[in-house]
Amino acid sequence: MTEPSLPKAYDPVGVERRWYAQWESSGYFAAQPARPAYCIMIPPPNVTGTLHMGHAFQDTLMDALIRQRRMRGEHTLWQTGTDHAGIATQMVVERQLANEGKTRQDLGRDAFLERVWQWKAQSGGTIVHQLRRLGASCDWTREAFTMDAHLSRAVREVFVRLYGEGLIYRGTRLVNWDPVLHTAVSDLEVVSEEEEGFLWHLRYPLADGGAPLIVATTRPETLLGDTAVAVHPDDERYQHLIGREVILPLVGRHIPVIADESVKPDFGSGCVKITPAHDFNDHEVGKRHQLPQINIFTAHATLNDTVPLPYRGLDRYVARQRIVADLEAQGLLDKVVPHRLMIPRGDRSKAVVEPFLTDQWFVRVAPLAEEAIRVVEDGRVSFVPESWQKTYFEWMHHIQDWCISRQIWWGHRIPAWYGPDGHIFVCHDAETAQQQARNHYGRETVLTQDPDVLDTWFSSALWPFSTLGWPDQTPELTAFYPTDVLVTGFDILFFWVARMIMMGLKFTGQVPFRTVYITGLVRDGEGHKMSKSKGNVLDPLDLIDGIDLESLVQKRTRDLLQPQLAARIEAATRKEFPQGIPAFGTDALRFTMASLATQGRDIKFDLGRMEGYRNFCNKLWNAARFVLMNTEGQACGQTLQGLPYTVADHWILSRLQRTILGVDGAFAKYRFDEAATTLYHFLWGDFCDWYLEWVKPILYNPEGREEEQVATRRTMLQVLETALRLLHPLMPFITEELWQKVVPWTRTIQSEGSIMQAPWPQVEENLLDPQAEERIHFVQEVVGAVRTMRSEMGIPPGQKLTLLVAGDADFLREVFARLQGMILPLARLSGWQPLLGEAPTGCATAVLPQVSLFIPLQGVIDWEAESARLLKEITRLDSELERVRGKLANPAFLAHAKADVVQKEQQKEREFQEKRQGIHEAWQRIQAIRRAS
RNA sequence: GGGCGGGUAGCUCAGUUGGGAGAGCGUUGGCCUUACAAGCCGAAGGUCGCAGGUUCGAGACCUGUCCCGCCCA
Repeated sequence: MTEPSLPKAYDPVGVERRWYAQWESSGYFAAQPARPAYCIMIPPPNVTGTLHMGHAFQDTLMDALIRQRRMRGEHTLWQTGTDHAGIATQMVVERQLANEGKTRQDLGRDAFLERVWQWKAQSGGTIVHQLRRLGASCDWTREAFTMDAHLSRAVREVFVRLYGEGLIYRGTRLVNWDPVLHTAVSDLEVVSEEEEGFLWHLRYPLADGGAPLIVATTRPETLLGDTAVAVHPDDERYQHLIGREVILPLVGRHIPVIADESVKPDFGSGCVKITPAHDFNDHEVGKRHQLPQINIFTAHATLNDTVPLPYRGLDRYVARQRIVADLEAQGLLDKVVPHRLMIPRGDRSKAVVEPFLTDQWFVRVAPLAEEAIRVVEDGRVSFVPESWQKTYFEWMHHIQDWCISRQIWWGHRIPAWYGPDGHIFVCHDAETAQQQARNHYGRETVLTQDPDVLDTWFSSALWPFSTLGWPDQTPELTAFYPTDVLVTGFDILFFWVARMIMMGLKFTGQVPFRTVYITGLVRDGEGHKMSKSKGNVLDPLDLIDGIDLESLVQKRTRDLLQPQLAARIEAATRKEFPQGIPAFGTDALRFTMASLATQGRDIKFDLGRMEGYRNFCNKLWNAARFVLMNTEGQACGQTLQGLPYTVADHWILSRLQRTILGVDGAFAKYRFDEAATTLYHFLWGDFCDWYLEWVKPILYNPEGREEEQVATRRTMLQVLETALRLLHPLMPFITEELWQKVVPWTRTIQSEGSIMQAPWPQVEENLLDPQAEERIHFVQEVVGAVRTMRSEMGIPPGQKLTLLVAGDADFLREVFARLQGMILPLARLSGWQPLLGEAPTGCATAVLPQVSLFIPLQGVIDWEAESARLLKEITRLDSELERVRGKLANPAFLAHAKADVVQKEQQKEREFQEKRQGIHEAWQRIQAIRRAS
């Protein structure tokens, strides 16, 4: 044994920074557009955002896939980049301005955009830096931003083409209006939740006299825009009213009572007011009955000049109070009933969204959806887990036109210009628009460009091909498109995945990706969604580098939108992390992410689990340390043939092959948890707990044969080196560090460069060795039985014992004797003897399928304890036997079950029976001792 | 109201075509055994939500039912 060349414990910090810089500068991440190709598109994060646990999770899986494929010799491209996140980014900058007492209008469009670009330049580096810390091997030379020139060109190209085909149109329609952000948002950006409200029952007087009609509403303020009152056509209570008129209270307008199927007779009074300009249902009703639409709001959701003077300029909620009070004063308020209702809020501003009539741009999506449905039906795009198909179909079959215009400034400006008469020119640039205007009007005409920008998701939908250079047919587009797999969360299935499929098919004629791997959400340990306002977010980098309690508290309570939450967040944080968070390192985080990546469910992030995998890193480190201590500078048989390998060598090599098979299979199925546990059990369970223990007697034996030691060294190195490669996609850093040290002593593969570029391990079928596995299984059983007896009998581990072994004489001579070198040290036995005659008295006993084991314990043993232990075992065996015999006694079982199953049961019965008998005899012997004493 | 996912050891979760209930953490007993105390060797702990059904046989398949979560209307 030589001086260890590695420190005693794994310290990730230095290792990670050093290797990442080296990988990147060596150009290992850079893609070559050649086949076989493998490509993953990163879901572009918000350019000014920061990395959260969801990113860390998904990026780990993507990187694992990319690294594995790269090692398999495929030309990989992990396309990286960021998203301009229109509304979110603009909101942040507007908030900064607000702190300076300014608005974006104060600055003007150009200066404001300049300011946003500044903010992007300033904060845009954070998330890509964090991505590097995760070890992400994406091609940074190709980093893209959705507002880059070539991506913007793709956006305009798509807009122009879709407009040309009539798939993009401009129209006055009821849209979701965010009165705080002053922009339309798509229906996906509206989140409706149940909130407490009221149902107001109002009296609408009939124009021709008689008892007033009771109308129930959740929004009395919209009364000012009512153009009808509706009842269900079959509602007997109101038959006589249909076709008559009521007088709209406070306004005095006469409006009709109509009958419409959509009215629910059992809701409220069964009679509802119809406000076509401010409610989506009412809008439809209005269209069916040709009702006028009266828009009563401004863009700020205050009342406009169409309403009676006293209400003009009032905020919608102030107006609500005033109107209810005025109605009550006039005796027109029947009653007010508490009522839970769905309130739609903007997902960014959290403001209550107002249905609002405006001019907007829309994509007619239904024609695009058809093919997008078909490709999933016929498997050209598959979902993992498959069940997401259903959700996808459900949405695609009921797809609505997509409102793509946003009344903000940060984003892709809509490439449409208007003439003085409102004529629209849609083209790539202002110059072309002018040209078209000349042709159209026959003279120079002043055009104005549409002030709006496109929904951010419009450019994201093009990401898989715009980043590859489309509309040009670049080598990258040829090689990498369609891409292979998209890894993303279910929360953007509609926002992004569906739209990419539609746009990809429309503009490239091919699917954008073949597989969509849908991940769950990363939640906190209690299963709550992580959010800043809950104060339960974990920064992946804090798990990697560690963070002290005070910094963590500060981080979690800084910049809160609701500062009053700070105290509670601080208390909870101090309770959950009294010592702060220790540094776990990137590899431990990645391995944890992989092991939690089970299918079809959200992830509760468990810090304890991560600690376990940090320990695993250390275990691996020390195993390598041990191997190096016993190989560095010594003969390791790199080039020798015919070395005398032991059963243990054959066994570990065989186990290694099964591990390769297991990991390959797991990757193919996207079962990262399975890949992780397979490697964990192989390295910790097989390699460290057993194999490395078996090499010690060989390596440390001063009289051992040199060739045997060489064979052992070679096997140790070969297995470790291969396992490091297998583990590399999940744990890139520690495997690189160790591999660099280990690989010079092996000759199995080329030892230059980086483990990143080393070949992916291949299964060698001829190394599968069922006989060695069977032998080792036997050894493990014997060792286990002795250890259990020792422990349960309270025999000190240091006390050397002699084992008596009863069994077939040939077996003992041919098998047991040859395996003794592996059994004795691990069971801490000083020796063993075959037992040919009667079983001795005064022994602890264990019965295995092929042998019975006796440990003479005269004077040491607690007979009561041993008696109880045996009795317990007998009881267990009896119940097993009862079940097995029940089966075998059942004619139906024998008739129907497959032959091998019956055989297995019969063998079980034999084994249980033999074991029971052996233990029962041992128990009887003890009873004799107890009687004698 | 419709759809989806989940309910397995104290906790977090595996359990591949139906054929002797598993892992990690935690608990617990014993060990400073010359790679690792971030370690080593043992042990305990489960009517697999509930009720039916199919089957020789169900944690797995079918029906119903109760909880929990998410999505859509």
